[in-house]
Amino acid sequence: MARKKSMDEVRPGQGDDASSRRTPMREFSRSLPMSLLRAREAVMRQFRPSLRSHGLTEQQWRILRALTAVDEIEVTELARVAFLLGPSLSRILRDLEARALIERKAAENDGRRAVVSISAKGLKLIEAVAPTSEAIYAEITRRYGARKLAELHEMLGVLEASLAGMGSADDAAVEADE
Amino acid sequence: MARKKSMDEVRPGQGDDASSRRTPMREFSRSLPMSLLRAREAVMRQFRPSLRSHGLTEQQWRILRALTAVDEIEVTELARVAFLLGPSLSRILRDLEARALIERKAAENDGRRAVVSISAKGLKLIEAVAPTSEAIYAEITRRYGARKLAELHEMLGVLEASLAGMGSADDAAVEADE
DNA sequence: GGGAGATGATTAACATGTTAAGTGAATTCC
DNA sequence: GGAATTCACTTAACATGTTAATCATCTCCC
Repeated sequence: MARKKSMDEVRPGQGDDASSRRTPMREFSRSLPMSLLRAREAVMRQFRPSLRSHGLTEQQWRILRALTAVDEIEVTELARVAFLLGPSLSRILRDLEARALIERKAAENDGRRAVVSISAKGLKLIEAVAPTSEAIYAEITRRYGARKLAELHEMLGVLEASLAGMGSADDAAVEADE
Repeated sequence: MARKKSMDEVRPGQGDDASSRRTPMREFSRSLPMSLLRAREAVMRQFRPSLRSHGLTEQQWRILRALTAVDEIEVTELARVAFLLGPSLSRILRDLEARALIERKAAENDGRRAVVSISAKGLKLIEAVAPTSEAIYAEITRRYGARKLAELHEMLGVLEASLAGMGSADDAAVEADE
């Protein structure tokens, strides 16, 4: 049996004898970023071995997946869709192009923009990985429940939208400091 | 520099003229790892500036936070609690120790194990960051709703638990051994 | 008690995340 | 119409994620 044992070996409340009145903070496991990270890792752990066996990282897969949905796409737009930062995307595109999985050309009317598309070889790779990937996703859906999964998607989307306008918490911090 | 809302520049279904019968895959935005990643990034985007202004990365903060909950803790256990892989933790502990934010000693009865604890300087740093951090968290809670937030936590926990035993060939081998 | 294997932690090597700076092409503005 | 600015990447630099290898203990078993 693997990882999922008990969290209670941490013994919270043990360190309170050292300092008397510390700023109270949430219990660690209740931290939202942590919950999201753990959940995501639990999901990705299922996919990584399959991707790796095909010589792909998670991000490379994301890019190829995004490219199958369009004929061609500009780099900035691809970064937005695949949710990667520019620098990461630059490096990965260089690698994918060297492996002939994608093709790149300059935009016709704008010398700054680059247009990317998936190659035949890239499509073949996608089709080789897709069945396993879909099977894993189906098993996840079966275990968690399709309805619950849809609900989770919805709640995550709302969360993202809720925080959209919450601009630089920098300013709030500065205000609080002064 | 607000995020634009238009997702429809992607024009899904445009690439279907190139290859006739491709393996159908989920729409990208419905991918669970992607949803989790986007939500987590939306949250972390709020905290990063404050942490950075105090010279801390997200992971360094996680470690210090975890250390405040215990008197001392072994490295492996800390990795589990802070949800970091061993190699990452090793590097970060080296850095935090050099900055005198933590202390490290060998376990009494086992020369392999190392025991870590937060230093007075580390505690001071935590207390300097905590107010801002809590304020941000409170604002997130206010925007999203406390009840919904608790429900999201619950759903994420269930998801993680649902996938716990879902062996990736790796765990299958382990089970076969036992 | 000594060697084989297991275990805890680190190091190595490569890929990505993150921020800042650089480069070359388009736009703006006088 | 040319300098200043903006824009679309790209590089650079550093920190972490991820897997494999290494190293030093420790345990077990003979």
